[in-house]
Amino acid sequence: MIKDQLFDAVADALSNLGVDSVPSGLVVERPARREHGDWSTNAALVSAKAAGRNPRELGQQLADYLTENRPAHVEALEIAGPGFVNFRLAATWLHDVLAEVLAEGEADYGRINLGDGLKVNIEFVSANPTGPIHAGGGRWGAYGDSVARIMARCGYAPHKEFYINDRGRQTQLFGASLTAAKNGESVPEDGYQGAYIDEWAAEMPDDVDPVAWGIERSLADARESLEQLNVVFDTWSSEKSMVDTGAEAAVMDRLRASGHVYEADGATWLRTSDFGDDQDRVLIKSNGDYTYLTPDIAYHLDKYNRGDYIIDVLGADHHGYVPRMKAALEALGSGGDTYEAIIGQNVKLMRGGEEVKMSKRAGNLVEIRDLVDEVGADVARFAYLLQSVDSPQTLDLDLLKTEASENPVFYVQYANARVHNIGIEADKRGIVRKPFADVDVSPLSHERELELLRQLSALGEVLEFACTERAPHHVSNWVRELARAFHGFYHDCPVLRDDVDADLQQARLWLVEASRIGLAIGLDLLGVSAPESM
RNA sequence: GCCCUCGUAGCUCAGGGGAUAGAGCAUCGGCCUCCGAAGCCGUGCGCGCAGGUUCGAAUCCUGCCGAGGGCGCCA
Repeated sequence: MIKDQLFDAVADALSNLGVDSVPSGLVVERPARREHGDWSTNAALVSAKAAGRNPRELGQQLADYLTENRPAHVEALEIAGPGFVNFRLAATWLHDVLAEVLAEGEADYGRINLGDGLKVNIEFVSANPTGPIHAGGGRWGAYGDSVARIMARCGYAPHKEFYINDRGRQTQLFGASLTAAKNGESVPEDGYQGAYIDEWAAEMPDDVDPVAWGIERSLADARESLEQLNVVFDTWSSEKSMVDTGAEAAVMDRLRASGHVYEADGATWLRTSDFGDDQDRVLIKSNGDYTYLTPDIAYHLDKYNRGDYIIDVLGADHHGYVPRMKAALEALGSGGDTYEAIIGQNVKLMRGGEEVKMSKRAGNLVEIRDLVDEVGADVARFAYLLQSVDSPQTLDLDLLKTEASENPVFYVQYANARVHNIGIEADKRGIVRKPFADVDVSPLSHERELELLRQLSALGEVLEFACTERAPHHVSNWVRELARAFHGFYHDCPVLRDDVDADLQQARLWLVEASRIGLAIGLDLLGVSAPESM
């Protein structure tokens, strides 16, 4: 990539100017403003102090040296501001980008190898199987799935899991609530209620275990509504089966052997405070039952059978859980730098200008299903992925619905539809795209064309950052920028019109194809469809 | 009280220690004999407050203020 070539050239120049080692903060980056050139380096600024030189003087020497020993495509160098060295490149560097996009295609363009095939187990959603998944849970579905897609394109081998808490007090309450509703009785204290309980109770046959049936009913609903959001899991793991197969008994033995287990108040405790937790945690209650923690430890060990690195995506309401899991894994000699918990902030739903407080037990749910029915999967998914998971998200259902047609996802999809329409229109007019090898792309010099290529050129950097930060919203932003660049190009640079020069037309046809590739890659990473017409 | 996260434009949000902080929506205006107007172009002094680190801070650190979440032998 051009960026690496420039970086190497800068590092080489520095050493020739007597700067001994490459300074740690040295970067080659895209300036925020176009007038500062195509690329820029802070080399003089980060070197000046250690070298005992004036940054602007050093910058000038750097610019002089690089003017003498000019890297490919570089037309001019300038020193600006406190000592930035700015590169102005010929359009040929962007013509190379076009060739690269077309050569690598939808399958490989922007693909980078960060993971080196590392198997990553990523668990997300894992909502309790005691009712439909609410629209807040959809955020984790869209997020976890897109992180997996991004990591896959960055050389990791992700494995998506949903953990089923099909055991314990909540499931018993859920079953009892179904039974009560079926019999027309009032639900138990702290039980579940709401429309879905009545509906499901009505479906429930007489001769079934209400807990087991209810869990299956709930899981079927979860599977279906997540699939509507284009989220599909590789593995659904059952807590109950973990207990039934004795995995947690085995883990208890290992924990005891680790020397961090003790008995107190009739319960069995893990001294998680040895590993940074603020208090110790109960593994076996005084009534003999396991807490949620114990089978979950067994589950995390089990996950290491399907991955060498574990990611848990958790809502902010579970962040307090992380230290005890880390502690437990460390007590067993696992975890450490192979365990990562991502804490996402919760979703607030607004309807009619008021917050919709969601609770399965109270039964006032806005389900994923409702959201998808109202606005469609693409709008919902893009809305979830438009912002950082670190920020609390407010989804105004009225706004999403009424402004659905102005939703950014349509802006991007419309660009894709225009791409395909150009293909259809070219066929009608008998315009044939020649093989790329026979096409001269040098006529591409319009600012709109160059801007489009600049956006395409950024995919690799965006992908790397989105992957290491586990932040799909950077991909959302990139694909929006790409769509913007395409719409601008489309507006100002006709492709098929009679008055377009034949050579320019061929070059533009290939630029359109490169745009298609970029849009397809971006939308796929977000799990959003790329319709050819709208 | 302690812990985690977040305070950026009227609203919803981007912003990776860099140069004059950006989008969408909303407002007001301009552009279709021309590949789809779901588009393009214009219209905006806003980083909660106070210190600190740095050549340089929306970004890192400390404190304060405000919002959300957590602090169970629930899951």
